Order: sequence, then structure tokens, then C-alpha cells
Amino acid sequence: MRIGELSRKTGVSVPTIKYYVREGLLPPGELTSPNQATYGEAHERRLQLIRALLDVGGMKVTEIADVLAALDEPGRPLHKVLGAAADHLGSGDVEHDDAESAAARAVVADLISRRGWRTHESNPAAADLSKVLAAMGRLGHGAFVEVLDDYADAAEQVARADLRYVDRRVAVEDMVEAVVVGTVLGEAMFSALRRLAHVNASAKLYGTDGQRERKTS
Amino acid sequence: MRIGELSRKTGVSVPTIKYYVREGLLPPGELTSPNQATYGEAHERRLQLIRALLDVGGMKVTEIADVLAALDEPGRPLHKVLGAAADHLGSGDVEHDDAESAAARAVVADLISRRGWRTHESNPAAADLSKVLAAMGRLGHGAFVEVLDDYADAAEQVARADLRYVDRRVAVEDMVEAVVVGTVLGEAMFSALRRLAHVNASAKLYGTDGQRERKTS
DNA sequence: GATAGCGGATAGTGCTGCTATCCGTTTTTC
DNA sequence: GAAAAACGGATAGCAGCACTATCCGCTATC
Repeated sequence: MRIGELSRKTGVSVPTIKYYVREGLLPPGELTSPNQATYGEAHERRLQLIRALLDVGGMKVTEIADVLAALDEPGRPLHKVLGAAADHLGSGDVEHDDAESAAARAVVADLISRRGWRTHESNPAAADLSKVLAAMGRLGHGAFVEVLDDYADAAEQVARADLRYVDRRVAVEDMVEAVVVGTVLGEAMFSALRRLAHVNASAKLYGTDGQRERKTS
Repeated sequence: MRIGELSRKTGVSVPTIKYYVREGLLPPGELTSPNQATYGEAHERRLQLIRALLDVGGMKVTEIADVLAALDEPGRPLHKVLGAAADHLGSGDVEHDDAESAAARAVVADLISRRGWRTHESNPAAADLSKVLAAMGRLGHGAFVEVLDDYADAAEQVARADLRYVDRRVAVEDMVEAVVVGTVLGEAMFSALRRLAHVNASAKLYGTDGQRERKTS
């Protein structure tokens, strides 16, 4: 397959494919002449993965490059791949040093120990959680912690479902990719489901349907 | 309060505050002279909200402008505010017209009817969900639909918790804002919790702790 | 042998979220 | 009451991102 066909099959323009190769997202095609190359199914699949992580997962090109590099490494350390994939899910690195932040960190520490979670406050996700809670506190929505355990229950359920899916994958080769897809696209999936459930729940409560059109900017 | 103090209190630089005013995110200060203005607590709070939606919620400046404009409208139509807030959560508007998309739409329609959700396929969230499922299908992870109901259960639980929190707000004034904060920051909160739960679940299963440091690029 | 497509390289684009600079005025400080 | 700082308002510039356009000399194809 030459680059034009790859472009047609995936819907990604030829210059964009070249760009991905330059950025290390996509391995270059195999050269048959000094200036001719062929691409295989692996390239097609990888392009689909790139577009999914980019369009649906909302990842940045450099983040995707990190994930794919970790994915291609022979001795893939799972936590490295996952870490690269999770980086984009975190909040910005804005540091606050106020009372809200301290209180939020305490709440997170309590949550972790209360639920017996085998993790530590040094986990980036814990820091992100603190940031969210601190921001809520600053906005006068500190009472949101009252539903924290409901959220945690739901998160545990989703995590169990993710593991169940990954565990079902027989080949270890596919497993790492399954984890990445599950983590990144699963996030988008839950987000959409949450909005649907939200509409449903408020329809039941208030009798409105909450339908609307997508903004067409 | 003059702009310098507002800047010091919120940690937002003076030029950035001016920029937010220009973009309509923040109302201008009250003029005391042709070129002097004062700001009140409302400005301080609004700035905190802007920073939270921007840094933690990952919203764009124009999206925040839409949300805040809807929030300031006298006869706030809740679904309009929510819609503006939800726009940023959607996936890109990339249209595919393949078999995967059709199958995904069917799965979504089935899910909605099976769960008796009071919504319709025309809901943007339903379209987003279809896009996610279609992308998974294209990647050979179509089997992920097997955990769709676990996700939906969790989403329902989170939606119920959100409504419970919002319902607790006595003043209707604060309610709309509570919905926005709950929707946008709640998303970030769940994301962090999911990652924590993920680490915990895989630690229980595989005995690893999955700890890692945040990339410092 | 013409024409289309190719690989590789470099430069440019549109958008986003600020940041820098300037102006003339006002407030503060000494 | 003079110097310095801060201010409001306007315009211009910047860095990062995800491409996109153009050009080159070469190659596959009709």
C-alpha cells in the first residue's frame, strides 16, 4: 500500500500522515526505492489509534507520541504506558498554597485510608483530586465532598469493569493497548454516559427533557 | 478594591484580568473616574470560577464566556447553561460514515431504550457516545460494549449524586452555578477517582502498586 | 514520453491564551 | 507639591499546537 491509499482508507490527508511520521507517531513506510515506500495494515491500525486518541480522547500529539513510544518498547512497563496515557487527564499544574489546598489534601488522604485503597497521596491522580476539591472549596462548593463517596463507589465500579475487560484479552500483546484504549476512550465514554444519565435523572425529577442542539460555531 | 489587589488576591496577573474583561468573561470594574475603577467580591469570585473552569475543567475561554453569559441572563434557561457547559466535553466533530458508526448508533439506541432513559438519540451526548463506540470498534475493541452497562450503572449513580447535591442548594440563584460546577468540575473529580480506583484494583489483582512520578516536561 | 504520484524538507497558517508596550490620567508617597 | 507608582484602555506581539502548502528531484504508470 502506498501513502495515497493509506490516506484514502483512513481519511487522514497525505500531508498529515507525513506530519505524524515526522513527529514519531507513525513509523515510516518500508522503502522500496530511494523515494518510494509501502505501508501495511499495521500502519492503518496505528493511524486509527492515533485519530481515536486525538479526536475522541482529546490527547495532544506529543502525549500520543509518548504513549506509542512506550507501547512499542520491547519490555513495556505497564505503569509507564499508563502514566503517559494518564498525563493528559490531569488538571493544569497550577500550584496553590492556601487553606483550601491543605483541607483538600486532608480529605483525599482520609478518603484513601477510609476506603483502604492501595495507593498513596503521592499518586498524581490524588494530587489532581486535591486540586479539584480545593477549587470547589474556593468557589464555596466545599459541600460537594458530601457526594465524594458516591463518586468513589462509581469509580470503583468502572475500574472493576475496565480490569474485567482487559483481563479477558488473552494475548498479552493486546493487553497493554487494551488498557490504553480503556483508560483514554473509557473516559470519553463515561463522560457521554454521565451527561445522558444527567438528562434522564433531571427529567425524572423536574419533568423537563433538557434537549438541546449542539452549538454550531 | 483596585485591579492590583484583585490580582494579588486571585493570583491572576493584571494583564490577564484585563484580557478576561475584554473577552467578556469578567464584567468591567465600576468607574470612579474616567480612568479608575473598583472591583468587588463578585469579581473575585467570578475570577475563581473562571480559573477553575479553565485550569481544572479544561474549558476554553470562549466556552467559559458562553457559560457565564448564560449564567448572567435573567431568565436563565437551565438547559442552555448546561449545554454551553457540556459543549467542551464532547468529542471532535469528525464524521464517519462507515459500518462501525452505524453499529455504534444502534448500540446506543438499544442502551437508551433498554434502560428506559428519558432522552433521545438526537442528544449530543448520545452522538458522542456513538463516536466513542465506533472508534473502539475500528480499533478492534468492539467487545468493550460488554462493560457498557457497568459504565451506565456508574454514570447513573454519579448523576443521582449530582442531583442530590444540587437539590440541597436552597437558593435558586446558586443552583444553576452548582449545576455548572458539578458538571464540569465533577468530571475532573471522577477522572481522578477513576485513576485512583484503577491503581487500587490492579494492585489487588496483580500485586503491583503502579506508582509513578508525574512527567516534568 | 507525458502525467500523476511519491518521499523528504522547509515555510507558512489559523487558532488560543495570554504578555508586552505604550498612552495619558490618577493616585500614592515622600 | 513633585516624583513615582498604579491605573484604564488600546494595540501589537508571542509561544504552542495541529496541521497545510509549496517545492524539489525522482519514480511508477498509462
